[in-house]
Amino acid sequence: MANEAGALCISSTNLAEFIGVNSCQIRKDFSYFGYLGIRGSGYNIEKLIKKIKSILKITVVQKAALVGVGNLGSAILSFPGFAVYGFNIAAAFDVSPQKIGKKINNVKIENISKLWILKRKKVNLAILAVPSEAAQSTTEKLVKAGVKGILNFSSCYLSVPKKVKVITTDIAMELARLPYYIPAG
Amino acid sequence: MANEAGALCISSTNLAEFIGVNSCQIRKDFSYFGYLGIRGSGYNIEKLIKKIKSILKITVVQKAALVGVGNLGSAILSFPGFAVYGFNIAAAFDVSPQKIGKKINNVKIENISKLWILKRKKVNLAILAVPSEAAQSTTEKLVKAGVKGILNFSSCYLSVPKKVKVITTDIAMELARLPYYIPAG
DNA sequence: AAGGTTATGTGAATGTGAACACAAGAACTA
DNA sequence: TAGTTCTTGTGTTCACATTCACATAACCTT
Repeated sequence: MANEAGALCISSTNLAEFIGVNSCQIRKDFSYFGYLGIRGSGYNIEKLIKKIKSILKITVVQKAALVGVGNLGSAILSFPGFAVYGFNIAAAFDVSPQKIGKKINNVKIENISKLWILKRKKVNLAILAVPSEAAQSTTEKLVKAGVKGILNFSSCYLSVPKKVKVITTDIAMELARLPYYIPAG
Repeated sequence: MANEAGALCISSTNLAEFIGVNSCQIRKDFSYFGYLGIRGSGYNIEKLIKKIKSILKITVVQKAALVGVGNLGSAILSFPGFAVYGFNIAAAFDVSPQKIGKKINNVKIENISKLWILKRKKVNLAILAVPSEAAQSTTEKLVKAGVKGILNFSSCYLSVPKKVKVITTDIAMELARLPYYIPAG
């Protein structure tokens, strides 16, 4: 687990066990990014984390905006997990006058008509948690505001220019996949 | 769009456009489940939905339990999207005495020590929204209670018996994937 | 220091999924 | 009814991802 220099190491076998895949998959995948490991001892954990962070481009704090502060949006604002990857929710937006002006987790909720400030604030990423009906139109505003990546929680396909990347997570659909794997009875 | 019988149809090309994939992908995938379409007109929408629901085994209302009624859990309880696929949140559990006994969206929050009632209630599915530290131990209780499928929102790998299916959705990791696609600048 | 052990990195084989191209069938038109 | 237009379903090709197996290298123990 530790090499000569005292640095903590982990083997592909160990990593594979932790996440439930084959060990050579780990090695093959890592090898695409160069010689990360040391034969006989494994992968230097610190170096590995740095390398993966640099591949994902999360070496510096990334700013993200939250659009739609409903139930899910509020949960996201209070979610502590983003810090792990160095994310910072720099702004939040909603249409509801009752919400605008309030603060959740130290983030002030702005009027959604002010999405354009994202350009000035140089916020590249947005988390979209608005109702499906509003998803496409809001997306277009986000694109205009210079957003380059959208994490979409609404259950619909978003049409965007090629330069913009969308990742969609449909919670209900994930749940709907489960029964398929479960034998009847 | 409509065949002789007046039933509404949709072509693979149309479907493909809607969800942003290649049309032959649609046809190939559907063909694995038999002759679903009609040459010249397309796929009968109603029949198609029924077929997909039967493949996913969501033809009848599926009961699911929510475990962990924190920010995310509360959002999930209030989430209207599950109804689309015929899901019913039949029970909710938490450890916090302040939450136990309260109702959200007409679902009463039970003490997590009562997870065993899921067996009697014949609830097969669980949505896990507890802190990562508690995820594995809670999972084991769920498995004991007869749960066969778990939708896991905590950011860790869950070790379960082979007969149990886990689908993990790590919101922070999804967001962490975005910067990778975005050119620096 | 030398031999044994451990673990990486990779060529080759295998498996899987996507794309292409087209034959065949259904609907529509005149 | 005959010909034209759609659209499915599929054989084939291509591309990619996973797994196997092992040579190579670093570490460890005596």
